[in-house]
Parts: sequence; structure tokens; C-alpha cells
Amino acid sequence: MARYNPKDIEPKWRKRWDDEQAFLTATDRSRPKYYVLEMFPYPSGRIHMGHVRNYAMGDVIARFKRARGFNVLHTMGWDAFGLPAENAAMQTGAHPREWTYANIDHMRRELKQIGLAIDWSREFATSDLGYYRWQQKLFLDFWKAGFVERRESYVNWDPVDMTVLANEQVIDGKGWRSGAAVERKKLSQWFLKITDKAEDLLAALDDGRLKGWPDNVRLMQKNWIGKSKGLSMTFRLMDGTGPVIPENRAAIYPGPRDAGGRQPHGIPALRGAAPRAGRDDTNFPAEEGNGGIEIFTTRPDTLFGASFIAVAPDHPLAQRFAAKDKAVAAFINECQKTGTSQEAIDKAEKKGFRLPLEAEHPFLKGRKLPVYVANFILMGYGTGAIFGCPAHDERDHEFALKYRLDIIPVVLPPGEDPKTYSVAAAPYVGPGTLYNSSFLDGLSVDDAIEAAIARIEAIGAGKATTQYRLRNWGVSRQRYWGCPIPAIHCEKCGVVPVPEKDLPVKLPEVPASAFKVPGNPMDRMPEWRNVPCPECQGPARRETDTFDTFVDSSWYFARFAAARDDRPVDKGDCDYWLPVDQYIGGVEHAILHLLYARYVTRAMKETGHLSIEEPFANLFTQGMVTHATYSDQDGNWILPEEITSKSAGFGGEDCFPDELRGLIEAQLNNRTGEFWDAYREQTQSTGRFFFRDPQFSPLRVEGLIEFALIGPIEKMSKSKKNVVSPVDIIAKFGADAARWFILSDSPPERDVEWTDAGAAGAWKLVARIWETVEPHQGLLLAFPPPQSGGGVGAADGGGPLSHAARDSSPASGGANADLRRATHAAIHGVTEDIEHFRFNKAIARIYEFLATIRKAAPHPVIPENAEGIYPGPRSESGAPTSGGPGSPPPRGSGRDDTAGSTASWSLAEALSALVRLIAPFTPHLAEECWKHLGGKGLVCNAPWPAADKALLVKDEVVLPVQVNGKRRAEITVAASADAKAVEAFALADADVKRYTEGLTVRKVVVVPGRIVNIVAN
RNA sequence: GCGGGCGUGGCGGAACUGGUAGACGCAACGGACUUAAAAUCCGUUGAGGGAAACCUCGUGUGGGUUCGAGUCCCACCGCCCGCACCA
Repeated sequence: MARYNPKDIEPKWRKRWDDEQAFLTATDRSRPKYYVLEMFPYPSGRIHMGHVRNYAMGDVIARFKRARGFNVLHTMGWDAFGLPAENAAMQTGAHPREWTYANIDHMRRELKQIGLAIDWSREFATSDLGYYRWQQKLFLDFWKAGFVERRESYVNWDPVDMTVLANEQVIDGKGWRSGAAVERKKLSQWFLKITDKAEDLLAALDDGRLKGWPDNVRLMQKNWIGKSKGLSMTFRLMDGTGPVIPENRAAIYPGPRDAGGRQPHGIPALRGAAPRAGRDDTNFPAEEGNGGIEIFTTRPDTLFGASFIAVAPDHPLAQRFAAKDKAVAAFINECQKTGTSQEAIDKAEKKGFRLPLEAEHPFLKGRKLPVYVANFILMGYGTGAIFGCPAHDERDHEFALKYRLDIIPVVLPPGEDPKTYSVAAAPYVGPGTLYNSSFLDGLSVDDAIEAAIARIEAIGAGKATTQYRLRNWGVSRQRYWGCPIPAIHCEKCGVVPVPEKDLPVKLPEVPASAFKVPGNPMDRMPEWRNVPCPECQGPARRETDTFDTFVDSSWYFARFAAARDDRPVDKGDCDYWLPVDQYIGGVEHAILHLLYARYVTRAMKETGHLSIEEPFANLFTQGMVTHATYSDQDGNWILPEEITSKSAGFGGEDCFPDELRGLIEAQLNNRTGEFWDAYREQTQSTGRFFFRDPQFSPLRVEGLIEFALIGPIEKMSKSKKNVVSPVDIIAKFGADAARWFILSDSPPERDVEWTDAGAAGAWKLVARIWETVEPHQGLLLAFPPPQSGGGVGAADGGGPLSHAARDSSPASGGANADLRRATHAAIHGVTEDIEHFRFNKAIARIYEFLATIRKAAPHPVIPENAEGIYPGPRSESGAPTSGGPGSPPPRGSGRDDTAGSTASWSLAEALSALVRLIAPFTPHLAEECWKHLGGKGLVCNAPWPAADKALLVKDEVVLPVQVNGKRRAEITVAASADAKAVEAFALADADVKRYTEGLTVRKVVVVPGRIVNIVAN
């Protein structure tokens, strides 16, 4: 029998798929389409197990949908721009382009080994001129349509990467890629106005347009957009330089003590428009508002509890005072120092600095509110100013305690007595009834909010407003390796778009050495930078910023579907292919990438490129691939491949010589310290010794052995060295086994732990399927499977088997009927499981099905000479095994007689189904089996088997019988038996009688097909 | 702090809308084959008790609803993820 050898077989079928262009996809409007897409990779150079998992999942779906009759689009490309290429240039001297494209070539070769059903003719990299030139065209269209803005603003500056980061790319005050503390810097920036679409981006999350998305991702996006309704209103200001309580003053800011001699501030006339509500950044007109301070609040009901006004350190009002008053400037400076960093923010004390201003309460004529600059007010949200109501807000409460401000309760919790209720100790933020609030008294919080807004609007002091947490998307990057932003700066005309006829703006050629210097080399290329203004022909210069790479990945799915040489995408083709039916990727992209892509899709719709607003109909977020970590006694991480383990027990199979054990134990017992305590405990609990030594060699034991400690199971990462290389795994076990295992062990949305034993188990399965199929060469020639299969719409039961009717008749009965039932149950179950992304369960069912087949068609016991069967570490280590793939050991006689005699067509049906059911998971094995059995054509083109529902129904069912809730017996009844008959049958059962003896039966619950429960006492 | 999710054998995990808990895989153990080992094949495997038939207990902890709870409700404990001074 030919031993299954993936090393030969897998490349053979991949070549065949290539030769036949099996996965080339044409736009074919006569057929139903299915677009499955996995998030495309960054070409870092090597594939990792996370890629294997991601693309294996997509491939299962793609192959499955093909078999179900869909015209499937499944593509691959490269998210190829970005900083690592420049970092590599800095370190290795290779030009970013060379580095990137060399990586792509290498990764493509590795990726192809997985055996994915991908239309490689559609491949592109975002760094291809053919891609990014159309991105420039899109940008110009967006610009024309008003989706683009450019302004000076404070930006998050990453001092290591020397670039600007979007707010979303700042994590805990650090750059998402470099991890460096982010600084504030003022720069002119390009923005895409995503906030204009905030409302629709939010609405789509809940109105059914994204019903195919996981709840948690929808929720994350909802929180990120952060809509809140409230009131924006203006507090009138007046000079507040009257009596300031000295001790209070001191407490405000223990800075340079010039309080005593401070001159009263004169308040110049305030002119100009009030700061606009809804502003989303820190860019302001030079002159701030006249009428007062505009604030935003979601709790206008608490206006009567207001006791102060606070503005952000960046607020223009604060800035203006800072310009004149060193103490203010010093305070602001201090705020900014502590402000930007991480969640120390959380513990940071609330601090304020009193400005010589007072605000007038809108309803209480005499009431004056002091105005502070406060470190906890964010310029980026709302208007950068608030009124403080210490009684009903945690932060305001803390602030008021510190600066001895009034704490006036205005909301009375249900059941509290207004005379005794106090908020001195803690604010109350829950629902209740208004009091101490004039015309709002007696109203609920919700009603009072409405009433207060109405009154403020009536007196013209403000209006109802909606705020979003979401900021506009800064897309400028001061980098070379990205898509150039097609704009020109002219002294006379300002910033003008590059005319379309002048597109593309190609990245200039720069020498690799240019990257030794930090910053953007394009800034240092006058010959490229200096161009005539397209409008006035005067001297002008090119924009040297390039796009954030999230722009690149925001429309690539459309380009895959409809690339053209003369436009970004073909709308007609997009109308057929889009939206993506199934998008698969990591949950780490739940917010950034997915939100941007949703926005860009809307923008493309409005500029006439697409007809849809939501790009991804169904989204699946897969878990990570994890692995145990190993470390040595110095705390250094160790690669899994360097680890050997030996049984610590006696007489184990691990061939661990007793005399060595003595030496090991002696060494262990002599040592003290944390590592050795942990090691001894590990040996106890696992029953094994772990060593750093890829091929455990007894000679090294004496003093030279290195012990290894197992650490926590974590996401595979280079820094912890807990990585296994997909290429090594494929070389060892084959791609099919790798695909099988990575999908078999855990539900796809959860993390999966890669273990060598599991991978070896998957390999065993591959071999066992071959071994089961092998004796039945040509079986399908005698009993061809139906070609009608499970096409679209022909779901389960849709494919009548010509011979099915014959054989499912009771006459055929017996073992055949059981096998047939198992076959159709497996088809039904696996189909459902794949549809619902339950790959682990689908695989469990295949195991069960295989066991049934093997019972029905016993296979001869395995050959005398099976060396090399298991391609594990042993054979890896050198000596080629005897025989080898080319010369299979002889395998008994008479194996061909099966097709004609022993095997019935029901076995043919079972094997034919089995092979097609495994095809999405282990495509190479499936092709080999299909060919061997005599299947027609390639199995990747074969129709999905259809389950005959009639065979799923059992005539008899086994029902458990409970007495008082405890299972006491089982009865077998006809499936059609009515409740009464079942009850009678159950009560008559001997075991049941035993337990009901002497008791009175009070009630009998019969759940048809499920259970019988007898209540007796 | 706010929001969301999850706790089931030695391990990964099954269990449809409440209906036989532990499918399937891994590991472990026993047996067959082998000079031997590996590989392969067959079997056992939640815990406790019993010679056996069987019995008792068991889904993080404590209560509750129900004929019946891993599943529903309340409280608590633990872990994971997202957001984090968003007014």
C-alpha cells in the first residue's frame, strides 16, 4: 500500500490547480456570487501561524461555497506601504521598495504552500503604482466632494518614528508601532472628515445593515464613535477680579507666589464669533469668542447646581491669559507635561487655576461662577469647556472639594428626604427628581433635561447639540514609503489639487542611503518638490506627506473585485461582487481598519465609484494562535524547537536511562532559588523533565545540561520566542495536517494553542483517511456519485441519488442502512457547521464519520514495514527511511477485488461523501483520494454532497426516562408514537417500576423525541 | 471606574430554543503486532463506592425558578477583552 506522502502529493496537486487555472474567477452575472476575503497581510517577509489560521478559515469557506455552486471570489494581496520598510532601510541599507518586493516574493511562495484556492491573477500590492495612482484619483474626488480638509492642528508626534499618529494609533499615550511616548506638535495636516458620517456609521451598526457582524465589534465601534446628546450653551463673562479668597488662591496653584502683588487683569473687549460647537480639534481662530464661554453638557438639568466653569489648558481663553500671565502659562505647561502620558492620568490629581473672570448663571441673575483652567478638561471633546456641577459629577465633586466650591444638590434620588439628603461625601449620578431648581423642580432627570434645553433655546443662550467622541481622520504621514498625497502648495493660490491629467504623482526615486537620516527624504529633494503651480504657473512645491496606510487598506477589497487600468474600480463589477460576503480577520482591527473602510466606502459611493455603503456584509474575527513559552534559568526565552522533554517516571516510553535520572535529580536537588523551585514543581505536576536541547544527548548531562521552564501560554511572538514556523510544520506534516489541526482544536473565534502533539494527531488523521480510501481504488467508477450535488438552492436533500431510492428501501437494511444514515448525518452536520463557522465541530463529525466507515469496511491491518510513516522529529533528524515515497512496500494481495465484490455502492456513497466533506479542510488529500477512487475531474470542482433528509429521520428513538428528575431507564419507542403511548410504555418499564414502587405517580411529562419524566411521591 | 464576554474531566473543547453532561481530539493507561522501540490497530479513562448488577456526587461559589438547570433569575468570587477625566 502506498504510504501517503504529502511531500510529493501536495505540490503535485497545487501544480495541477495552477495548470488548470482552477481558481481563476470571472465576473459572471448569470451565477450567484460569493466574495470571501481575509484581511490582507503586511509583507513582513515570513508567514506565521496566525496567517495560516486566517487563510485556512477563508479557504474552507471559499472551497465550500464553490462546491455549493457559487461563483467564488477569493483573492490575495499585500498591504505593502508603511514604516517597517523604512526602518529596514535604515538598518540594512536596502531600499524600501526592494525590501518590500523581496518580502512579497518570499511570502507568496510560503503562502502558496498552504494550498489556498485563490485567484492569484488578481494579486496586487498597495505599493504598486497601478494601485496607488487610483487612490490619488479617489482622493481628488473626495476633495472635490468636500470630504477633505486641511488645517493646522496639534498632532500626536511619534519622536521615534518621526511621524504623526491618528488618535486611534495612540495607545495609552504611546505610539501603536514604536511604543514611544507621544509628543504634541503643531503641524498642517490632511484630514478626511469622517465625523460628517458619524451619524450614519453609528446608525448602520444597529439598523440591520451590519447584522452579519459580531456584537462585540459593533459595540466597540459604537463606543468609539461615542455619540452623546446634550446642550451647548454660552455663559456670559464678566471681569472677576474682585475679591479672591487668598487661601483659596494659594490652594489653586502652588506655583510662583506672586499672588499678593498681582495686578488686576483688565478684560479687553471680546470680539468675534463664539467657538463653534462640534469642533473636533484644537484649531482655533486667533480671536476667541466675545459673548462668553461656550460649554457642552449632557446634563443641563443640573444647571442650578453649577458652581464653576472650567476650560481646557488648550482652550483659547486659557491661552490668551497665558500669553499675558506667566503663572497661567506655567500651570498650562505643567498640565501638558503630565497630560499626554498613560493612565497615570487616572490617578492624576484634579488641578485648576483660577482666571480673573466670572461667568453669569443663565437663570439666576445674581449667581456668579468662577472660571478655572482645569487639567481634566479635554480640548478635543465638545467645546473644551464645561460648567461644573459638583453634586452630580465625580470629577466636579473632587474638584469642588479641593477648591472649596459650593456643592448644591439638585437631583433627589428616589426615596430620599430633601431635608436630610447630602452629597457632601459623594456625588449622585443616578436618576431622581429635581429640586433646588426653580422651574425644574419636581421633574424627572429626563424631563428636566428637555425643559432646561427648551428654556436655554428660548432665551437664545444655546441649543440642543449632539457630540461625538470620534475625531476626524488625520491621514498625513511625514514618510516616504506611502502613497503621495496629490497636492501642490502655492504661495499665491494656496493648496491646490494636482490636476488629474498629471496623475499619478509617483514616489520619487531616492537612493537607499537617504533613509539613514531620520525624517522624510522627499523633503530634501528640491528637484522633485519644486513644481509650477497648476493654476498660476508660479513657483510652488509638492506636498511631501504620504497617506496613512489605513487609507490603502480602506478600498482594496473593491480593487480586487474590479480592477481597471483607467479608473479606481469598475462600478459594474463592484455591483456584482460587493459587498464582501465574508470578511475574516483579527479582532485587533475591530475599530481602526473596519471603521475607516466603512467610511471610505461611503465616500466612494457619494463620488460615484460604488453603489453600497457597507463593504462587509458578514464579519468574522478569529482568535490568535498561542503557544507555551519556555525559558532558561537566566530568564532567557527558548524556542520550542530547542526543547526536549523526557518522562520523569520509571519505565516510561521515553527511553530515559535510569542512571541519567539519578544525575538529573542530583543536580536538581542541589539547587535552590525560584527557578529550581518552579522546575521541581513543574516536574511533579507534568511528570516530565524539560531541557534546552533539541536532541537530548546523554553525554551532555554531566553539568552541561540546561533545564527549561514552561511559562504561560501566550500569543506567538518573536520577542518571547514561542513561535513555530508554518514552513517547518508544512515540511514536517504537510499543509493539510497543518490546516486541519489549526481549525480542529478550538472554536475559530477563540485563541488556539499550537501543540506538536496536536499537529501530529492531525497528521495521523490524514494518513488514516488515505488508508481507509486506499483499498477501494476505482470504486467510484462502478458507482459514480451524482453530479447534481448540492448546488445553490439545492440544499440538503436536493440531490436525489439515482441509486438511493433503491438502497434506502428497508429491503437493503442492515449495515448498509446504518452506513447510509451515518453518511447523510455527516453531510448534514458538516454542512451546517461550516455554514456557521463551527470548524472544530465539523472536524469532530468527520472523525466520527470516518470511524463509522472503518467499521463498515474493515481495512486490513497495517503493513509489516511501516517505517517512515510518522514524519516526526526522528525521521527529520537525518537517516532517510527505507523504501521512501517512490517505492511503496508491497501490500498484500488481492486488494482490487474490493471494488467489485465486498464494497457496496453504499460504501461508495460514504467514501465519495467523505472525500468531498474533507476537501475544504485538506484539499490535497481530498484530490488524491478522489482520483484514486475514480472520481470525475478535480474534487475542487465537484459539487457538495447533498444530505437526504429522509435518511436522517429515525423510525425508532431511544428515550431516557427520569423518575423525579433522575435518569433511571431508557426505552425504545417508535418515533411516531404519541405521548400517551410513550407514557404507558415508560410506566411499564421494569426499571421504572423499581423506582416508582410504593409511590404514587403524580404527573408524567413527555417531551416527544426527547425525554420522559415521571413525578412520583 | 464604565461597557462587554467567559468560568464544564489531566488538557482543547461538545451539549439545538431548559430535556441522557463530558461528543470529538490530545494526553494517560491496558492489550495486539514487534527481537526491541517507534509507528499502527483494539480497548479503558469525571470523582467516589461496590465482586457485580448498580449506587452516590459532579458544569467557579451560595441562593432561587422549574417535573427537569451547564443553560434562566439574584448575589458573590475569578479570568479575559474594549474604553478610559468624553462633561
